[in-house]
Amino acid sequence: MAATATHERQGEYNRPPIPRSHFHRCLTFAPYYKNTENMALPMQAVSEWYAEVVERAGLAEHSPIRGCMTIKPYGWALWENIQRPLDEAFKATGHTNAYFPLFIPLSFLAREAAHVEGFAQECAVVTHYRIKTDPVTKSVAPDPEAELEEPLVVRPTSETIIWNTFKNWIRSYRDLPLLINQWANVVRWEKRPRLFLRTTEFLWQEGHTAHATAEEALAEARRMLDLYADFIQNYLAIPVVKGRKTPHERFAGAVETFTVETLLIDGKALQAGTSHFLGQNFAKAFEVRFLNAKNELEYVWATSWGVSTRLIGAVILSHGDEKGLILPPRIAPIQGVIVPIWRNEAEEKQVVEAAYRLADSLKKAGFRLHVDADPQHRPGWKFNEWEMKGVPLRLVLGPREVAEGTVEVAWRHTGEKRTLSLEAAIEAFPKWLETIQTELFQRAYQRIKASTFTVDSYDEMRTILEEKGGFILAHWDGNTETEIAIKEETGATIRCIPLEGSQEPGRCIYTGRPSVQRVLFARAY
RNA sequence: CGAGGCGUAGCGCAGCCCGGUAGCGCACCUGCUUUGGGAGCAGGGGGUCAGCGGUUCAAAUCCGCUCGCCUCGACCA
Repeated sequence: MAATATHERQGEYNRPPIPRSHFHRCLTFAPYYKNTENMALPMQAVSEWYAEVVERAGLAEHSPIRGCMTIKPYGWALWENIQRPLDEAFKATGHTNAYFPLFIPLSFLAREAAHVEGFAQECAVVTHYRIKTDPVTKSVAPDPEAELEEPLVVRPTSETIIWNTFKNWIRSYRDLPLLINQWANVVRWEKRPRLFLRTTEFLWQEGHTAHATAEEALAEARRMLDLYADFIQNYLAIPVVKGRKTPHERFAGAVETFTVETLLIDGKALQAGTSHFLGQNFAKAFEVRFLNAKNELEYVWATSWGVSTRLIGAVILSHGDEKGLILPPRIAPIQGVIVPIWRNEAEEKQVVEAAYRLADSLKKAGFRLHVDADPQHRPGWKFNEWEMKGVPLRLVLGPREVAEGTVEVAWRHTGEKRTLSLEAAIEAFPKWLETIQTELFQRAYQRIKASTFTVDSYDEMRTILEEKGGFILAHWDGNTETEIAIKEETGATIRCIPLEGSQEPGRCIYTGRPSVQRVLFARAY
């Protein structure tokens, strides 16, 4: 239907489809309604759309604590479906899981100069270990007599506590490589939080590895970058650009930061994952040395890498439309929802039974099905609800279908509806999911391709950024001052120096000085 | 941290200008009819009007302060 056509029209990546179906009362999707002129959407419109989708699809809600979200059951199920294949992939590549403390002594954080400087602005600090009720005012407050000797930082990331531990785990080259991952929550006191995309507390995995040589550590960082790119593209159906960060954008304490960047439907870029080659910075800060085969003491080489609940934000802002969420089948908590329709008790019994039979046969084949036989809501309500929640396929069974031995199938991402025999539907179901997965990726790929601009003049770059956003491939002279100047004037940052694609030299778009290759600019989250 | 906006029922809002019994829609409860794209009718429950202080016979409404939230910037996975 219209959604597909609009989505696939090139050059309109930043214009989510205008409404064709009208919503009632509480369901507004303000941005789409405001967009009746089909003008480029203001960022704010997408902002409101995003907040509404997250809430109405039941993914998460704001908690009483500023910047911290409550992840609701449906959102958590989505996160589990992201975690599971990632965890399996880490294990398949030789990593093992462990868990390190939430609290980091202030002195640990201070050991690596660049690291502490990078995180200083956003650390939550625990200073007391007891609270006390004032006998007079009855107000409860930290007990001034129970102040910690050394404040504890709530981990913004775990390099320091982990390297302090690795020191005890590593003696010789035979202990290497050490390949550890942990699933954890971290806290970064963000100025401007947004559900999933930037929350004060967020969930992630952080891999930390130790190696005998620089080459091996670098290869590990690259290997995990590739793993992230494969996962995000194959499971989340989100195309990414792999690249290196500039020194200015590099992780605090890293020698080299690799990144996977994507472009969202509002034309803004998002860093979807990072992988760092840490050199010997943390080994030196925490005195982690090993004896090599020649009985010489050497500092170990390190990597760290992570992806977070931000990926859920990326999914929402890569595939969603005016009806709400669209989830890629591989991570969808519900891959197919079965809606039975009836007019009387006899029919109810018949269609609900048929619905569960259909669900069971698909569940046996390993798929995630849900039967919505809730008598509280009518079919129309359910259709809208499950579309909002992004379920890839809807299977409708009414008296008609049961009598004919058929089922009506509706595709969430295209709006297409077809009625076919039950047997044919059961047989084709797996193939449909694969097709949807592929089409979502292709659709996103076309969108990003259509909004990636190769630009040779600064004016042109500014115009594109103002009018539509998107990725801009342009030459840069490699200087941080140039990078900062461009950011201040346009709001765009260098998202990465792409690892793949053309390497042809040129002249810096800003200074005219020589450039080795084009870099990727964008306004970003 | 800067700039805007908003705090009234679970949610969305009106009432405030011009002080005088706290309202509407959705949701919720009961009953009946309904069920193929967000059902209808009837009845019902639910409020320290964000908090504190001031003015007044009387404050959701006027004045002051505080707190919280959202959006937009600077900062960041």
